[in-house]
Amino acid sequence: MKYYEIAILKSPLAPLTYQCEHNIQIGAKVLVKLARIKKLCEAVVLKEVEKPEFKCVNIEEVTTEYYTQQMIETSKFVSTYYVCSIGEALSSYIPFDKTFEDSFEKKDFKSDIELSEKQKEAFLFLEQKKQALLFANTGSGKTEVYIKTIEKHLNNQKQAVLLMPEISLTPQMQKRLEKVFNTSVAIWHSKVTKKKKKQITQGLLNGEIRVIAGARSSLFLPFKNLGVIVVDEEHDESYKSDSKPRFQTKDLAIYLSKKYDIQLILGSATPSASSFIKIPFFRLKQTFFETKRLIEFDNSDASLSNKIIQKIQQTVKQNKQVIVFLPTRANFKYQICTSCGKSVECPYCSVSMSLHKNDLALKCHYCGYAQQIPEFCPSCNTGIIHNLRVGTAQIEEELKELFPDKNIKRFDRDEIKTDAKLKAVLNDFNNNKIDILVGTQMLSKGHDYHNVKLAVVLGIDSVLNMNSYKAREKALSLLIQIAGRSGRKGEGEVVVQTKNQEFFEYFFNEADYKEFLEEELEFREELYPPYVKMARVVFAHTNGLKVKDELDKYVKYLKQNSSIEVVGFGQCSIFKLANKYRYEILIRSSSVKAILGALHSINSPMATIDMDTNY
DNA sequence: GCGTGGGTCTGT
DNA sequence: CAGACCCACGCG
Repeated sequence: MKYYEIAILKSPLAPLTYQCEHNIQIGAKVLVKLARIKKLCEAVVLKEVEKPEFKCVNIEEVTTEYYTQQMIETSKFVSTYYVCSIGEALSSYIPFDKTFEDSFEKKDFKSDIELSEKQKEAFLFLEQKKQALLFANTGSGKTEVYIKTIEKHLNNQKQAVLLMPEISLTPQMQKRLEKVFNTSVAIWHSKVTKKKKKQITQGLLNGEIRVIAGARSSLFLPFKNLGVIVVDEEHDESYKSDSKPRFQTKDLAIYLSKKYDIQLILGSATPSASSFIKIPFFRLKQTFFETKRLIEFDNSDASLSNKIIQKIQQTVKQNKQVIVFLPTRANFKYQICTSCGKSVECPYCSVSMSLHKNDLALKCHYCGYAQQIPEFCPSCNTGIIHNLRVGTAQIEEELKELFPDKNIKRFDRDEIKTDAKLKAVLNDFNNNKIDILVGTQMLSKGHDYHNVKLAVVLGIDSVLNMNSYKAREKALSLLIQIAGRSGRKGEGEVVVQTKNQEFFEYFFNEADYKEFLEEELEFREELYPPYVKMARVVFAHTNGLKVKDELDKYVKYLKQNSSIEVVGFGQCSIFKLANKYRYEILIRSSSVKAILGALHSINSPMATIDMDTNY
């Protein structure tokens, strides 16, 4: 009889020992019974062990799928660094499958892209450094550099992965890549259908597919021979996973690159402070088209001030396009009572609900709870609930009244629910069938708009005022990203509604983003990442008293640990979420070992641990 | 994570 | 005293 330690997929359990009469390959995916669980569990064989003292259960079945040593090692790293079980870490992977593997046929790739002198310089720099940051202004042609690098690796019979922060970016990138790599490229993200996923996995295994472009989950595909990882728009926060395992894609890519000799390129016009300091960068500033960008400021309170309306008026009159940006939905109060000024809060989450006029409902954007719009305000019973501050729907409505003969469209998660819808709206916009596009972050993310002459930025102060050490970085990079959407060809104008003109103006017009990063890094020295490690522990429970007790207990406990520092603790900014009360503790340390030691010693069913937190 | 079994609270 | 609810426990 053989004995094996196995990790149960998706389970927080530590590895368990099972037995089997015959030999099993390390890494094989097997099926096992687990007490009290009706169906068989998927698990991965980690190592063979001696016969233990306790009685073991048989492994029920050995599948044809398997995880490589590299996958297992990486999962062990993820489980230690991001504090989860090995089974949870391994669950990110799509395993190899013996039944579909094939030896790769040699393929040659020849694009007709010619790099400029500066791009060639960048290409060589990146090649030489192994891990490097391409700090490239919008329109400076970083995609060509990516493509050339990928092409080189493919011609060495290697595979390549190009990561992008959002699904919304994939269609246009897909087009560009398909032009060069034809059927050898595939798009991968969580919304790809099951069937398609199977096809792509098989294509990777039999060598038909050599390039994957997609979301962060692409890093966990069964690559036999990965030559390069490109992380596009590396500053984007969606590279941090927000469910277990809570890994940071960039850091994982750096780990893989160093450990397995894979080239890594991080690319952005507004790189994150941490990548900027960690990794050698190449500054690519040139633009292909002369772009003049005029920036103006507006310190009004009104959602659409006269100045802004005038600007829009001028632009649409010339049949040029406008984008209007609003920060994430959650940052704004949406509905308020005309009489008492109170808003209606979600009964399960302590956030105001938003008014969805189309379906006559109030909805919670956090838990999805919806109710009918009450006839009178539930607080004072006299007033009527009205939209006060800006949401994309309200701005859209206001604009429709102001410009009745113009075509105005919304561009946010409520409106763009499918890939097809996204493609359709972008297509319409680029074919001039839409005059004004109103949207959230989605607008800022790298789409090519050809005819936009004016970008209106509302509510950026709510980003700057967030209580996060990254607030300045977030606000400024967001503004630059949005501004970059205006005037891709020819002149562009930007109007920013802010009461912090000095800050934005200095770095936007006078200084380079590089100068901002240098200043910002100086401010963070000894206090914040990347100089120290920070982690956030959230305690959540339906019973508010119990969770408060748990918080107090852990604050006391962590404060005893002299190798870490408790930065702060208290209610989460969304105190009640999905019917659970939430408290948080922020800790920091200059020692990774110390902070991980503290995190691993937390043993509470109410706690979730977020290493290298964005908050 | 998940189901269990045991403890406690509630209401007639 | 049944039924609802909560929680700690342990899984090989």
